[in-house]
Amino acid sequence: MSTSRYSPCTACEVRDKAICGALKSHELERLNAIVTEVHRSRKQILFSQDDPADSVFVVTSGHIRISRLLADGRRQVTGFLYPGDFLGMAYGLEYAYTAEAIDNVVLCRFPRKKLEALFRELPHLEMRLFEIASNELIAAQHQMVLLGQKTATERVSSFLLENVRRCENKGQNGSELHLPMSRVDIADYVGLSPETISRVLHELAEKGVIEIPSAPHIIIKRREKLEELAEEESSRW
Amino acid sequence: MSTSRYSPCTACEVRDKAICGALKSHELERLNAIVTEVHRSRKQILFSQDDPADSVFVVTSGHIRISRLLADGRRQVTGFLYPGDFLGMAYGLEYAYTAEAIDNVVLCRFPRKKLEALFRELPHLEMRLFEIASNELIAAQHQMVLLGQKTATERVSSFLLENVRRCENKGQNGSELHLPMSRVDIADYVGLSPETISRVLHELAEKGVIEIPSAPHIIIKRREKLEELAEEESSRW
DNA sequence: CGTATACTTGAATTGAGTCAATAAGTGTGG
DNA sequence: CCACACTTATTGACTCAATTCAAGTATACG
Repeated sequence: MSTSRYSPCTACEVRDKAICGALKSHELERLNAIVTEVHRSRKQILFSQDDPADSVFVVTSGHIRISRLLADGRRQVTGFLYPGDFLGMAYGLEYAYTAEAIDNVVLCRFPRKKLEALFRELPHLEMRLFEIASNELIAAQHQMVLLGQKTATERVSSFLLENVRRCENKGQNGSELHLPMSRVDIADYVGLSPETISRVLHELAEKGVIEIPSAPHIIIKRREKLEELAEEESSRW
Repeated sequence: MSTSRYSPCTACEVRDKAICGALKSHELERLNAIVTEVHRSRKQILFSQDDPADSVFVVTSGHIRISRLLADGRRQVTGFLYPGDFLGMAYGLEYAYTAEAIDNVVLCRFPRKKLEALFRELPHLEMRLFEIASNELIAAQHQMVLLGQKTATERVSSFLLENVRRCENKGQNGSELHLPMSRVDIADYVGLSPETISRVLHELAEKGVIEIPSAPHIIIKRREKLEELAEEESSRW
């Protein structure tokens, strides 16, 4: 699973998905020079909201949950990160959210200063980060529509579709999902209670749209119905 | 109000707030060369969701509302733009939202291609845009917390505070607000119905937290109480 | 194998939405 | 400058979608 110690980037499985995809192999050497590998197990924190933001990361394997907390404990999960995903950049001097491991996670850590220094030599890299920030911004807009306007069924359907699409973008067929996060995590992501998540999922199963062999394992039976229920706004994603 | 025709950037009132702030006066000449002035009046559209995104803009005067629509007409307002604010960049080939004038608006339009070409000569400019994208991302996270977790009173209080802070950042004292947007706009921004906005505002007035001489004109009487009611998460904005 | 954790399901509650009726602005033309 | 029409905002009564509370049931773990 994890990359080797001496030429991690060249051998990296997620290379073409991540920031590294912008680079030619001789440029990768430069990244190699500043990268270190980081491991976290289930429930461990990678960094907390308001910590000094001195590193950025790429997920190599496992899953990360990012979230913000209110004083009284309410939590908004603002994203789930999969292998190949990037986190920690583009957020001022402190991290704007907490990042926690959902399962066993391996990440590449880049010291922020050193990465920024590389920008001068490798302008591709900065452009790639800008591109990532842009995509995150679009995703955030979609999530705002979901949180501000959608019903419970629409939210859960949208969430499932998001996962289907993510699978498909990796080349896998998305009809069989293995959700790494708990019902509570999903609830805090789409702004509902865990009970409502459960109820809606079982309603969808009732209607034959999905099947739920076990909690994390969900089979999409009628994707077109799911898309209808999700009320996606834009013609294209 | 509007800038002159021949050296708009040098004379521009919002220069130090906007992207232009990154540039020295001789560099401004380069921007001057590609900028055109655009006018819109109340309710006119600047661009629509899914239009080809070939221009980016800076608001010079007036106010813009950006939003996304669902098929059945539900609308999520994703932001309000004030003089000095930037819009249209960092969103792929099509605009990810619709931008409409709330009142009479003047903007600087930059053809996207030409602006991107300038990046090579003026790297400050690209960094400034990256910085703007980062700030928007943070703002989006805050809005997700609001939409996903906050109660009606917390949402309205947060909205008012956001406006207070915006005023203060411009050097004005924020205790007297003149909201350019309608109750419906506010409702679609914070994910509530216009009736609820009205009710909460008048409840706040009841408690002596604010005063409402007329709908758009709101006086903040007890800012510290508003901050308490808003349940802001982070130690710092 | 027992214990903690996560998930499901039901019943009761409630915060915000909807519907409907005013009221208050805003602008227009006479 | 005023009267009418139109839009926007307020207020009240009722409804309902989703939450909360409370068991119960799987599932994973030491």
